[in-house]
Amino acid sequence: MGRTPAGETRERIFGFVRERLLAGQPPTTREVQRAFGFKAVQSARAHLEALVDEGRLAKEPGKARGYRLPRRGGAPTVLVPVLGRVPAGSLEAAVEDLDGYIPFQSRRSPGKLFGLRVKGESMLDAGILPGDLVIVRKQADADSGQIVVALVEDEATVKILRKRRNRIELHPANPRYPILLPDPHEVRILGKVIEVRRTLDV
Amino acid sequence: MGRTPAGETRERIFGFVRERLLAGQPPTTREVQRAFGFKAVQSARAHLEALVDEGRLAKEPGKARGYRLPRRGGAPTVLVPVLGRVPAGSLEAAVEDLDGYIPFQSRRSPGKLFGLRVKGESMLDAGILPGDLVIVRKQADADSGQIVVALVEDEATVKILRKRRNRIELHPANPRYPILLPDPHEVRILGKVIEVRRTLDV
DNA sequence: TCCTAAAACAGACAAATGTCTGGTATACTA
DNA sequence: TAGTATACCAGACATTTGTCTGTTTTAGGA
Repeated sequence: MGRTPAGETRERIFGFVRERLLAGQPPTTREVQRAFGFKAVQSARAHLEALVDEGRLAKEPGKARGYRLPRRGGAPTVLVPVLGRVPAGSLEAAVEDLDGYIPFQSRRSPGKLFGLRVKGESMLDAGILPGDLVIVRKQADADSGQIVVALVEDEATVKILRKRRNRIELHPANPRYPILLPDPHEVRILGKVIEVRRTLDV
Repeated sequence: MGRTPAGETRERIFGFVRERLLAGQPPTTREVQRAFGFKAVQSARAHLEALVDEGRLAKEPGKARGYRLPRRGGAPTVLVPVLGRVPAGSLEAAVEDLDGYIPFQSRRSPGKLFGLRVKGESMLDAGILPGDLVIVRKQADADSGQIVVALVEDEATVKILRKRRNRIELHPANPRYPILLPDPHEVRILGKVIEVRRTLDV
């Protein structure tokens, strides 16, 4: 076979491998070989190893389908359960009523996280719109000024936490909504909002 | 070895495999074996095959690392490249300057998507704050009213697209920012914003 | 022109991995 | 109580896949 211009085939191979890796299906050396019509495995392998040398690919030597995308400081991906509704009872019981799972990059255990869909416009000025999905880290307390999910009168609500002497206040981020001053025994902090997601279109 | 309660180990194996698949690293039969301390490969394999029979996993028989997540309804998770900065040249060249990858649920090819970090407060009223991460579907055009990423004077900007006769307008969602009226030859639409993400805390 | 490096090929070996056959022990149930 | 299904182990074989050595061809520069 005649040779192709320098670097051109390598670029196409990188694109091919990258697509496969992003789709979660690492290719084998021979799959690359076939995809590009090479008559020898080594032709594909030489390109792949060159890409590793260039730092554009990473690999686990000896392992089948061992090529990876070089991770520049990325945390692992976990699946976070999205709660359909938050019941009055324990948060653990809510696991029964799932809306599905969403991928999330975190070093934390997935059991310490949950997702929740936002209702109402009370957090508009904080850039949290109705229908947004918030990802929450479970914790029974939080610092003043942080955005939390609290259970008030059997309903989960997203608000800004303000701590006073013996009680807490739940502030909206929208002047048209009232500040909640719940009885200390009537409120429970479920966790702290650590991420906001909004889908604009499929 | 004593046996464990019915179905319990299987559930944990399913979780393990799913995590690995979502992280883009399909496990081998023996990796599952080691992860659960089985003394025989077949122990792991029996569970995996059972999960396939139950329809909870899919597989490509004979292939190394051939287990997959069955794709029914729910879209698969892909890793979307986050661009560090958007250069004047082609979008493809920007692949060189990556900020990492983020998991994203989509049926679309990962090559059609990219992530970008938002600068400035021009989209405040649309709930898009500085530092937010937008996920963008590559397309050279979009409908009027949609939020797009456009390249104006060698700089990527997130704005609301408005189409006029022979030109386009880029509207901010913040009255304190000006409407951009770029020369048709000086502007290029890179894609449409399909999701907004904001990290509040680690 | 000669030299060097890149690109590709040929053929093989070795390791990783998928698959299979047969066996033991325990729980549940008819 | 016998039967059946599940969970697990032991050992082997076959395929897939990674890796290696050596050769040929061509582009581009000294």
